[in-house]
Amino acid sequence: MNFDQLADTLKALSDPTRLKIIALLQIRDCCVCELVPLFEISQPAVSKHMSRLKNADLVKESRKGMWVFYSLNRDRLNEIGISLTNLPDLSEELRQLEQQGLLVQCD
Amino acid sequence: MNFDQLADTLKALSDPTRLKIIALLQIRDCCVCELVPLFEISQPAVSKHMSRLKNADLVKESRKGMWVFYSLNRDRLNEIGISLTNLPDLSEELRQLEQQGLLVQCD
DNA sequence: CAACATTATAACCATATGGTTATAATGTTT
DNA sequence: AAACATTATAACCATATGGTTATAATGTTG
Repeated sequence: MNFDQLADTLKALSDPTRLKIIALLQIRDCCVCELVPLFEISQPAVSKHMSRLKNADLVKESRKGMWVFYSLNRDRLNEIGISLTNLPDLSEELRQLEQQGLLVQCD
Repeated sequence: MNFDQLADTLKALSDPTRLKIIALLQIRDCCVCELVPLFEISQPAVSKHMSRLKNADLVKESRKGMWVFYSLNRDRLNEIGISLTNLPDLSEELRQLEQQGLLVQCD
């Protein structure tokens, strides 16, 4: 990977919101409406963050009904040689979402 | 490391010029006047890049006479879990600099 | 079909970023 | 001391970034 490509990919990771999204996707695939209540930003802002991650090939999307679920592209992370395994654990946040009935069941 | 700190550090790495500087420092400590002819940007621009890397604790500086030499903070790179060992090899660029008499001898 | 739910896009705004030139600060050499 | 070499800082500029609100696009449900 050349310097420009790697810089672009790192830039896509260089944002606290996107890093937190990555940390969440390490636990579980998520759709946009699940992510929104975890951040104090608007739905379009979350949507734009997902676009940024998708353009950098860091996540994959798949539509399920009216939801768009995003999953981590772990191969890509390995490719760029960054181990994001030491990110803060967000399991508790997801558990709270579930309690509030904000996790989507679609299978 | 929390999300904000990691994002700041990754942002310091998310630039092709700074990645190339990191690649050079993996081979050899360098001073600003050695780096300038390797890039098509001004001396102040290189100086600002070094400030950015130093603020992120990714490099250390040490003055030797009128030169300021920068070295890689490898511990820091390990800390953030990024392996930049697959960057393009710039040994040839440094060899050409040496031929042009642009490498500083100060010991 | 109509109303609703979810996601994406458009237009806009304030701040950050990466460059420039000019100049100051620091150290060396004559 | 004066001239030179190296590096950092200041002031500025164009573009990128990350947010907003409004609205379009897509799919579901009554």
